[in-house]
Amino acid sequence: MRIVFIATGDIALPAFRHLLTQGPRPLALVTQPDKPSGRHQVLTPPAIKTEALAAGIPVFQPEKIGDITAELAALEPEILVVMAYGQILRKNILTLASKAIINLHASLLPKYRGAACIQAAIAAGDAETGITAMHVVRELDAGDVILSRSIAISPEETGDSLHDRLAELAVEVLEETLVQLDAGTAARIPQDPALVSYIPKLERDDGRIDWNQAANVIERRIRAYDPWPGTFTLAVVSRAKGQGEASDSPAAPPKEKRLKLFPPTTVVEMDLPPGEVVCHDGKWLVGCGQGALQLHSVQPEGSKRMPASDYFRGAPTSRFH
RNA sequence: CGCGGGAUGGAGCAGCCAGGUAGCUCGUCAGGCUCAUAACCUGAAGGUCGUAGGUUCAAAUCCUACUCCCGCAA
Repeated sequence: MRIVFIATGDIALPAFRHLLTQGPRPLALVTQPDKPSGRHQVLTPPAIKTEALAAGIPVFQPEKIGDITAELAALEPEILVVMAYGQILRKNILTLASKAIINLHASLLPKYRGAACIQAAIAAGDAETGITAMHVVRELDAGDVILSRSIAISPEETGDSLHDRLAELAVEVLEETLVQLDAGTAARIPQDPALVSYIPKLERDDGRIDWNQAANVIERRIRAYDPWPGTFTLAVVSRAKGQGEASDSPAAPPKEKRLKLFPPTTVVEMDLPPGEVVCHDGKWLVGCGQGALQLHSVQPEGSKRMPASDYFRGAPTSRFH
């Protein structure tokens, strides 16, 4: 089977590796261009590109995938496999493969179309999610479903752990899908419009905690958004100017520092004004819209990740917002 | 050279701007109190103030260079 793999995100790595070792070996990999990344904005290739090159697979990194339509056509692919590529595919690409263009999506479609599907499943408190294989159409994640597999979401699940498990699940889904397509037995199940939901791409600011929400909602969000986009709150640092009453500058403006929050956190039944921080029984609690949340691990701006008790020891804060 | 914060006993921090005795909250160890305890009381140990150089009578503090950590940004 002549396959071209189109992917950028790490979630596609296991499936890609599977094709490399078990076949059918991809004719080429199409991935996003190297992008500036990290603290010094160094141009960094997607991990999947590195693996492809190591395996001797040709790699294309067009700014717009439409730019290489001719090159792709020349490969005469039967199937295009798309997974976490990060570009919308235009019509000329959709019709390129002789047999099918399929997408592996990390949710049980039609639920959670869009980029943040993994985080959405955890944040919503769903009991399960999965990988769906579908035909690619012009509208995002809207094609007919071929098959899907599901896995349970555990109470401790984080975006990271679920991402990795789904990546592995995608191997099975891809394998089965290819078999069915080859045999001509692949289903084509239209998505029920009534059940469609769309999750927009997450930005860093989406990780800011709204302490007016219920504690269990916040707890799930902190798990879901770990490690991307992460969750944070703003803490007022009350630099309690030492014992020296050198308060000549009493107007020392209280500064707000960003404080990253990490799972796990624990929901505690307790009434506390939203955003207020207290120490109770050695536990550091933050008031929420309903109940309170016990923090275990945090990271102040410019410093390392540390136990919540360590943080509060040195930087007493009584309020988050 | 993308922007910015930081490095002070084992942990988290203050002290730096206006150089002059190493401080706070904990932890550790010893002793005490207690039926008992992660509680409380008393005491002790533990620090090249990231590295190197410079200024100065004197540098954690001012100046220069370097190393490492981190936030933003992706």
